[in-house]
Amino acid sequence: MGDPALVTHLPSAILRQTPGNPFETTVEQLATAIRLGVFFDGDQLPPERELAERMGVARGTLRDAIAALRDAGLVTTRRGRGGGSVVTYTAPAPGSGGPVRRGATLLDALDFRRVVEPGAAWLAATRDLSGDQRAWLETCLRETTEAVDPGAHRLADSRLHLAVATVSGSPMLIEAVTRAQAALGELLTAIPVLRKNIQHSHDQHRAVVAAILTGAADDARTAMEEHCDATSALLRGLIG
Amino acid sequence: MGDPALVTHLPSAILRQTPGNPFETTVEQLATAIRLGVFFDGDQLPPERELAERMGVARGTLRDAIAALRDAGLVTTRRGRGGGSVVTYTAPAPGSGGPVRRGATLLDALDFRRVVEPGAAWLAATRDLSGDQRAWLETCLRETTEAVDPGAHRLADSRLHLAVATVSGSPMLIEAVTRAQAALGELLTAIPVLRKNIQHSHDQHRAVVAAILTGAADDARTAMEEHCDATSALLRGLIG
DNA sequence: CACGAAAGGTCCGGAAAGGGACCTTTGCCG
DNA sequence: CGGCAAAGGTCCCTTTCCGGACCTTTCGTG
Repeated sequence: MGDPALVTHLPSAILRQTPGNPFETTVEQLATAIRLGVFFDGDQLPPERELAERMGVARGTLRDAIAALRDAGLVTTRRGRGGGSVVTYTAPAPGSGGPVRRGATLLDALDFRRVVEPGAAWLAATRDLSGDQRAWLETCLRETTEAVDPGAHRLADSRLHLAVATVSGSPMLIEAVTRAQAALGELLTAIPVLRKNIQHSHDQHRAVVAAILTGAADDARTAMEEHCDATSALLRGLIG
Repeated sequence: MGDPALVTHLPSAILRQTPGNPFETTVEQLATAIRLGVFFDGDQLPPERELAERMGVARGTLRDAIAALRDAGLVTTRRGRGGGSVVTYTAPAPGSGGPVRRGATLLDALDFRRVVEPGAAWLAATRDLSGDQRAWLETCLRETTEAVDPGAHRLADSRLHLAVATVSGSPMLIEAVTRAQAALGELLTAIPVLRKNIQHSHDQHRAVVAAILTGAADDARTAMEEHCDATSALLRGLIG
């Protein structure tokens, strides 16, 4: 890509930037989780102590991060027993927000997604899924069809994709899919939602889930590839 | 997987641990780069100031990391003009070291690798590669066939895989492949090297590179999948 | 031979993060 | 109504990290 002159040696390609400081990383991660629908609106975050431990960060740092989310209006916090931070976020209507920046990064994310999401679908289909997992996939699928307003639809869509990755059972793949979605997050909120697109998207989702549930790994992958290609074409149009 | 009871909801699956402190991350990254053959034996690391900037870390932290590598015998450092840290590492003979731990993590890495490496090969084949890149791939391929001692062979193998990922042009994929290789690193040094296995591996490498160079994306992916499956079968035997 | 440049080596002060103890609020339940 | 437990809120101390300035070694070159 447009990177520093099409590298032909490894070191410059491999040595990656150590991720930003814990505070920013934590804010980013929580905000992403919320914007991706991992936490529903009205849902409650885990207690600070527990969340801090799970994220491998000191409670003070986590608290600062939550404070930032509060300032951004993503959560509200109540104290006392049964208290905590509840998510107050409804996805914005698509089309708002200016044109999109950081072209190279986004193209990268599209390529990456087109590899890992079909891979996750394939792997999920090879697994022997539990009843809970099968039901979960179907629930997520149904919710994408039931969501009416565009913002809610996008959240349900994200959740479905993450659910597929989750039932693949590979933590590394889960993380990869999460990162791809997070990198595209901006763009996805900007995607124009046309009746026809959504219908098409639904059909592809159904095909993916059906293939996973019947263990048709190659079909699952192919279906997900088509799905990624379809949205990719839409999104590339927005970049320019 | 043996994970905490087959998750059927997102939060516990998504919220990932913030990676360790900068120091440990830096040590790990450099050590991995060396063990994966990103830096050759006798090769010189970039100057501290430059390396620190590229890795997004303060020079003090980088220096501590290099000191750790020095203690581990991976590099030696000379001062003065033209000085710096040179890599002093020859890959250990396979079969040394005890049996392998952390089964779940390794199985995860195998699954992940089987997704991202073929994906990288596929993407690389869709690119319009420069002459340099084509030559680079062929060089890496040739070096895997020329390496005689097993350790050197493994380094050349890693380099070839990373080179494929690099010419895919997707930074996120490069990182993913690097992580997969790093997670498997331990195992790969333990792989028993049989004449027949190596020959088979060479054939597959050749097929992958040939497909990439001719732009046969699906062939490249299939060939890489077969390659991953073959090594995966070998490695699973070591885990038990 | 002297100078200068390119490296590593050292030091310091401020900011961030970690870790833990303790306080305060709130709701539930006996 | 009183106590208990589960949450968030505050504080303090230590360690690590950052960032920059400066020193020392070494080599090339005029």
